[in-house]
Amino acid sequence: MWLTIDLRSETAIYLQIRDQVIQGILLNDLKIGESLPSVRQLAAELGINMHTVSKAYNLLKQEGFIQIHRQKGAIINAPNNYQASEEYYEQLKKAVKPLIIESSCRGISKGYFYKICEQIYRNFGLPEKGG
Amino acid sequence: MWLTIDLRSETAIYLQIRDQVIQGILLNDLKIGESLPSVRQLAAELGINMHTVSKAYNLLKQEGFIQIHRQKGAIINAPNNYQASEEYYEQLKKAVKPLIIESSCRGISKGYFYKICEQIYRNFGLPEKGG
DNA sequence: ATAACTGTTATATATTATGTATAACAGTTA
DNA sequence: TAACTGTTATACATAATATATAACAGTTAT
Repeated sequence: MWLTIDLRSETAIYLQIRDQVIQGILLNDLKIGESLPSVRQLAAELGINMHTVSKAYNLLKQEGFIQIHRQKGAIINAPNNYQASEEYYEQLKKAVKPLIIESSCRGISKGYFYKICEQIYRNFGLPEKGG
Repeated sequence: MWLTIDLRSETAIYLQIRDQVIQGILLNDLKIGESLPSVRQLAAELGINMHTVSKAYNLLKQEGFIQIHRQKGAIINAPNNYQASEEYYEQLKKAVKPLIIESSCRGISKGYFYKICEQIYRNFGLPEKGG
């Protein structure tokens, strides 16, 4: 199973699922049109409740990453359905800002912060140009 | 008052206070040895409960940013008390990673992500070199 | 000494988020 | 018809957050 959860994590289970599906899309482990396991099946495999999985799927649907059909299940959307919007830019900025502020306060320079980001990007082989 | 809170924000009030104190330290609005308002005073000014402020102060104390004395109040610590540790590096990485993954998935390139970071750094005039 | 502060501790309550447990419904497919 | 699907509903438990009072033990200034 490509999806794993940590019950002791501070991150809510449904958010762990969401994050890993997004990571799966990014790494092309989940391709456009591909189906996710059914809520009952994934819940059984992870040993958690059906509604927790359903909550994750509905969040992914709301964010444009997947579509949910009665019988076809949860299907990965094409990128144009979740392209970054102005709203997302602002959200991203608001999320990054406190991290930059605290790390700077703790003596981490901009250069070193970028080094940390580089390490993350390197782990995934993400695109360099454009934007 | 340099400190403001948003009651409708998804971020807990005590975390908003914490973040703004750290920002104040970074911008030198709060200097080493300077005192924060007493928990009762700040609570009254912000129109919130005393314990919420106390929770923020105790978190800041635990993280090394301030010291708390009975009568002298909450005093800003010297930077060596909150210098980035190995533990913090890992914590920072774990916080940045999902943001990079999702933004990449949404089509934001590494270069553009750095542009967003640059905007944040520019707003604060933070150090460029070292690390 | 008294009064006015301080941080701390304790207790109680309310709301929200999270997660689980069952059950039933409506639609699709084999 | 049987087995699956997502959805909806209800109920319950726990934890985090925030408030409301109250009291305690120190310090400081009058």
